[in-house]
Amino acid sequence: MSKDRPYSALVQRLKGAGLRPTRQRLALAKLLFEAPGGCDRHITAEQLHAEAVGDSVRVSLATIYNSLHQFTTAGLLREVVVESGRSYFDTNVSEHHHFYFENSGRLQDIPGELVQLDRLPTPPDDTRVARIDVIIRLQDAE
Amino acid sequence: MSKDRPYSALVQRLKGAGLRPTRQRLALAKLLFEAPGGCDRHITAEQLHAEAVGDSVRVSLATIYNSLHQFTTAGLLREVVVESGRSYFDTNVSEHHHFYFENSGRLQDIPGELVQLDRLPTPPDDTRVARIDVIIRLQDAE
DNA sequence: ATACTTGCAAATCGTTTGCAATACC
DNA sequence: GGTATTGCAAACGATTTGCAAGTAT
Repeated sequence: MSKDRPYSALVQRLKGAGLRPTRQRLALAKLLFEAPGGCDRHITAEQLHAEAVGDSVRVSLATIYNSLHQFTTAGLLREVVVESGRSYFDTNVSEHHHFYFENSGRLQDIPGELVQLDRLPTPPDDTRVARIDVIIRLQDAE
Repeated sequence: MSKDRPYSALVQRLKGAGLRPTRQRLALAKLLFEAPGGCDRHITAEQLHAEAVGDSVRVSLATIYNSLHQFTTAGLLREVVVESGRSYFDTNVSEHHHFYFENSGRLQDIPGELVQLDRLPTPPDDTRVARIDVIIRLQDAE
């Protein structure tokens, strides 16, 4: 993995989330949150694993899954399910929605403000809204 | 399977969808579309298989999957993905959205009119909106 | 020191596939 | 009869687990 300055920021981020800054978690956090060319990544476990391996980070797939879920639980990531059997992890945890390109399987963020969601039905008794997902599924033009 | 009058309506429905009204497809269609107590079912392949078996309908799980997908392609069903690794098939194919009870894994329809979806972003070039899914994820009350 | 993490390999889950046997038109 | 459909069992991909070995505080 391309080592450079101390991971102080990432270490803080992990500690703040209650996660021990282990070698693997740091490397994955670096790949996820400090990817060259900005943020907002939508990545699967397999993809992240491939990236890690390609970057000479030794991590097992099991640890990738563990870490992704831990990051998600800690609020550092958000899981997006578009198709059965494929989970994307989104580095953008602010309120937003998604375009889903059905042909390529690609996901693209839509800023929260761009979708006006009013006149929602009241949630049933004894429940609270945990999250609202809007997925706009796209196909090739007609 | 509780046999009674001829399946004429179901036969028509299948034929109209370009599907041969085989014994299995008829039985599944009956379970899906003529369930006692109204429509709007959200069912998984495994659940439908269990229902069929419980109703003494001999169908293999493979055929359940085949049929569900054929019905979906034909527009008789709609597939809804809420969690990775679990597909629900919805007998309501009109425009609508869903409440998802994260605790029970249950899905509930929200009539299309109850959600005001305006000011949507314009889809990227060379694409058209195939469908918009709104899923309101619910947890137990605070 | 000790509790938390990791890696591995096997297990599991939902779903799909290949293909011979069978049912529909 | 000829094609579509089915069942079975094996194959599959994604994800999870159990547990021994390693690591952070």
